[in-house]
Order: sequence, then C-alpha cells, then structure tokens
Amino acid sequence: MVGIKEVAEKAGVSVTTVSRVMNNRGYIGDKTRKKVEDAIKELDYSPNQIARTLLKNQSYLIGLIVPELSHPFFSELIHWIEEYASRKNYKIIICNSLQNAQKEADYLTMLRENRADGIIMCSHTLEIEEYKKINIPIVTFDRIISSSIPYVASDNYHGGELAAQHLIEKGCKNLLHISGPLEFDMLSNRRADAFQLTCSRHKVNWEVLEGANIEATYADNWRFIDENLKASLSNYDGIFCSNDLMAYTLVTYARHMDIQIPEELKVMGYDYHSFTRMLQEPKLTTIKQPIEHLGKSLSRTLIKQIESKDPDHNIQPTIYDIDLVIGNTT
Amino acid sequence: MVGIKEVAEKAGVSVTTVSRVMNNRGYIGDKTRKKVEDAIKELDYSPNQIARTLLKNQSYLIGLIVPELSHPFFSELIHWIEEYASRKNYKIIICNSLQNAQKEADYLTMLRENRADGIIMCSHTLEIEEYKKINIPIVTFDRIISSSIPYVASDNYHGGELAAQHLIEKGCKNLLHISGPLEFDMLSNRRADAFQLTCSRHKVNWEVLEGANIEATYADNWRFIDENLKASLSNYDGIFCSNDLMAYTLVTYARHMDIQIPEELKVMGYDYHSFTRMLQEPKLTTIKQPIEHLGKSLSRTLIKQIESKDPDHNIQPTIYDIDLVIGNTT
DNA sequence: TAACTGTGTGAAATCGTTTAATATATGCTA
DNA sequence: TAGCATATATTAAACGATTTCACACAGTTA
Repeated sequence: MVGIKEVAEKAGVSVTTVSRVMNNRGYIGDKTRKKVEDAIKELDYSPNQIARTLLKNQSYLIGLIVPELSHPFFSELIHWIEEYASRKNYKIIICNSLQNAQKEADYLTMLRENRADGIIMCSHTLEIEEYKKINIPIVTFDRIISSSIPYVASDNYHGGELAAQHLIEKGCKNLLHISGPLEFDMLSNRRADAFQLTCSRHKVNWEVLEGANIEATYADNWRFIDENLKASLSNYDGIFCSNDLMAYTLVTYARHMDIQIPEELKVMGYDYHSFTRMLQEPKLTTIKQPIEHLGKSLSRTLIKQIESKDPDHNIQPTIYDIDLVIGNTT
Repeated sequence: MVGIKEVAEKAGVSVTTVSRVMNNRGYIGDKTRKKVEDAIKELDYSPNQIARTLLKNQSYLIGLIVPELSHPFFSELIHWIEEYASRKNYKIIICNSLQNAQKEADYLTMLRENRADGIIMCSHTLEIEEYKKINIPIVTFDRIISSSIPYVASDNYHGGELAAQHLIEKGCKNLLHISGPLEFDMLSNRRADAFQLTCSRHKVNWEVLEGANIEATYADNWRFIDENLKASLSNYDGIFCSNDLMAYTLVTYARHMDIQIPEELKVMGYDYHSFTRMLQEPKLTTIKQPIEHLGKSLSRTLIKQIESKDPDHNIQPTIYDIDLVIGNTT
C-alpha cells in the first residue's frame, strides 16, 4: 500500500508538506496543495492510522466486554453503545466473554496490548483487583468496582420495589423472586434486596430463588422450573423474575400445569428488551430498563473520561430510573 | 506506559535481547532470560501491538459490517463469527450500517485506514464498484460481488422451494410471498425466485409482495400488513414470509381478523433464530438457516484468505443447506 | 538599511517494536 | 595455531506517520 513518501515523491514535495495538506495545518501554497491533492487521488492514498496511533498514543478504540452478545438485552445495549461511540469517531472491538473468567482476562490483556483508549465492562467474572490494575479508563455496567471507576446502571432497587409493590397491590400474599446469580456483587442484586424489604414492610410472605441466568435458553429455564418449582408452584400467587425470558418460560410452564395466569398466579419480568416488546401473547408485566439511555451513557461516560485531561474528573456514577410496564400477566 | 527500552535498561541488556525473550527467538542465556523476565514482571510491561502492527503490516483486525446488530439473526451470526475469529486470535470491530450507504462507506474508509486484515460484509447498500476498490480481503454474506470475492450463504433457492412445496402439500391453492426488498441483487432474492417457479410448476396461484425489512419492528410490520393486505388477506390460503418476525406479526394480525391459523390460512417464516426458538405460541413453521455454520464459515473463509500467500487461492463460495421446521402455523 | 512579519517548504527526530548484520567469547578439531 | 561451529548480545535500519526547528523569500515598518 502506498505511503506518504510515495505521495510526496509524486507531487515533488516533502512528506511534511503532504502531511500539512492532509491535516490542514500551517501555510500551504495553492499550487502546492493542488499538486499534493492530485497525487493523493491518483495514488489512491489512504493514510495509515496505525502509524498515527503509535505516534500520538491515541487509538480511538474502545473495548466492549459483554457476557453474551446475542442476548436481546445486550445486543440492544451494544446497538446504543456503538451508535454514540461511532458518532464520536470511536471504534468498538467486541469481546464476548461467555461468563468465562479466562476469556475475560485474555480480552483485557489484548485490549491493553492494543492500546485501547478505554473499556466498557458489562461482564463481571473477575476479582476487582484484576480490573484495577489494567490502568486504562474503564466504565462498568451494573457493578461497582472502585470509587475511581465510574459505573452506569438503572435503578435496580427501585425496580425491585416497584415489582413487589405492584404484585402486592394486585392482592398477592405469597411472593417468590427468581433472581440472577447473587455470587458476584452486582447492582442487579439490589432487585432482590428491594423485593425482600418491600414484602417485609407489607407483611407479605416471600422467598428468593437463584436461577435466572443470562445464557439460559427456554429449555434451560424450563428445566430449572421443573426441578425447583414443580411441587411448590401452587404455593405462590405472585412471582417476580429477574429477566423477561425466565418470566416468559414461567408463564408457559404454569399454563401447561393448568394454572391460570393472572388469576391464580401473577408473573412479572424485568428488562423489556426487543423480545418482550415483540411478544404479543402474553404481554408480560415487566420492569422496563432504559436500554438506549444506558448504552449511550456508557459510551458518553467513557469518552468523557478518555478525553478529560484531569483523570479524576467526572467519575460520577449515572443511574437511570426504570418504568413499570403493565401487561396481562398480573 | 513503559516500553521495551525501559525493560532493557532495567535488565541491563539491549532491546533486541528483550525482544528475543518475548518471542522465543535466537539464543538466550538462562541468566539473561531470568533478568529480562524479572524486569518485565517488575515493570508490568505490556508489549505495544500497535508498533508490531506497523512493522509487520498485520493487524489481526477484522471489520464486520452488519445492517443491524441487534436483530436476532445478526446478533446470533455475530456470536459465531466472533467465536471462530477469537479462537484464531483475530479481533472484531463491529460496524452497524443501519442500511445507510454513507455510514457503510465511512466504515469502509475507516477499516482501510486502520489496516484491517479483512472485512466481513453482511450489509449491502453500496454499488459493487465501491467494494472492489478497497483492496482488502473481503468475504460477503448473501451477496455476490465479483468472482474474485468469496461469499457465504445458505441455500436460499432451496429454502424458497421447500417453503412453497410445504404449503402446496398442505393443500394451499392461492399463495403469497412477502419478500425482502428486491432492489439489491442479494442471494436471499432466490427465495422469491424459487417460490414463483415452484408455484408455477404445481399450477398454483401466486403473488409476491415486497415488504419484509430487517429493521422493521412489530408495529412496522403490522402497519405494512394493514396497509397492503387488509382487504386482500382472505384471498390467500398460504403466505410465505421472508423472515420470522413478519410471519409472527402476520399470524397475530390474521387472528385479530378472526382468521383461523392454520385452518383458513397457513403461514411460514424464514430464519429460525433465537426469537423464533424461544417463541412457544405460535410455533412457527419456518425455514431454518444454519446460523452457526454461516458465522463460523464467514470467519474461516476470510481468515484463510488473509493467511494464504496466494491471493487467488480458495475463493470458493460456501453454501449451506437449510431445513424445514414444522410448527403449528401450517 | 536593518529588523520584523507573514508565507511557504524541508530535514530530522520521534513513537515502540522486529530483524538483518555484526561482534565477541568459548570450546573443539585438524 | 589457525579454522570453525556454537552461543550470546548489540547496533542500526525499518515500518508510516507528525511535529519541531530551521531556513528562505517577499513585503512592510521604523
């Protein structure tokens, strides 16, 4: 591929002059500019950004690590992350961790070696120390890593509260929450906290069951329900699932067991991503995450951090409120 | 960030020696190796891949251009593209064209300037000439650009044929095909070709209506059906949609019009991606694309092309067969 | 006329690696 | 003792851009 040298040669000027024309810097005579532009066109010259990156130490590259990119929630989140980033001229390298700690660590190493300008972490399988030591601007989704690393999240506590309140208002007396895995200290765990507290406050029976995993298919969810709830399902009159896919599975499972939804059992989900919006029957009652805001905010927060001279400036967390979407399952 | 020079200084050797230790090249004494490794560890040295890329002219970067990354078909395709590529140590830059020609052209320029090793094109809004002149290894999905550019696709013709045959076998006499936009010469247009031919061969009435767009939401599809088929819907007893989302919308629309599915109208989709697999009611009859094979094959074909010395070697197209998945809408 | 200002251009250093060419020391063989 | 293979480490050029500094020339000002 032709470089700036060939262009300079063809135009009969120095490489400095070509660089000047390309970047509109310094004085350039009209005739010289013309000569250079002609040479660029004729040789179909394309400036080598790699060389620029090396010199300037700025790659305009953002690493995006997600637990599963084909999950409807994350694919939608990625959409908005990319939308904002591309408008600001940043590129996104997509890293699919599959919740595998080794893969996640490898991706971090790769991003560091390739001098990514920043990292958006939506997957959290490593210890906090691992993230702290990579020394690249980071913003996390749904997890607090340290006070110097900003995070973006929706108001999970409020989400859990709204869900419990809604079920209670609808008359439920025996509630169950099927939560995500609680082992890592993620902010989505606040849904379970709020759920418990709200139930207790209203003197309503409650239980929590861990089992709503991101990577689970319909069949996985079905199996989980069948193994853990087959016998006890009729004990509950309201179930709040930590994601819509589990809620959907539960609704069809319950119907299959001849339990009337919502009369005998009310079911709520969480997310309201493209799958749920598309779904017409049932229309799930769920908590809507502001995915567009979350995605854009992740990009915005990271880029602001990258471009601010003062590294400790603006590391405020951003928390978006959620909405209750009422369907016909409650 | 520390460079190889600082490491060399700390270890009391030359940069060449450090480079040798890193890459296991040439002779290195045990004591020297130890000194270097200690220095690397102590300084937390991370080799700069950008510099390597500049020198070797190999970025291990693949540009992936898709029309809409949050669409269930493409997000699943991306999953498998990434899966294969990451195993071969390639990185994926994700480019969401949104079917916008300007955005697509900008992405191509960006990938060229960043010296991507190759490009996977799943979005096709530009003229063929534009793709030919970028001079980077390309593989396309679902479109033939030139005889020197390999493509991967599923057997769209067979898909259209199977769909028509199935509806005919089920007794349909008046068929409609809601196709994708036919303006660009994409291989998915073969579905419409095969549909027409198969109908004609079996002496069955048929029509084709363009309107199944990738970016369409449920509401968009509903509006399309309402505007174009409201009056004529009862004229048909079988409709083959070019994607599952349109088929799903159509099923709910028809039911809303009190048309019995499948008794009065049989509906088929195309894709069988995660949304359709998750969906329990209706269970769509559809044509299953082998998304995993398609994604891996896109990566494999591109990487083979990148790594082969002979640039004209192995530009065979790859075509995967499809399957009929029978649900309860036919 | 000397100093200054505005305009236009080029040589060379720099970013962080790899690698070909070269140097040096050691031990072995003829 | 020269010749040679082996082992180890270094020097310097290269990759393709940007940028600092230097310089040349023309016109203006004091």
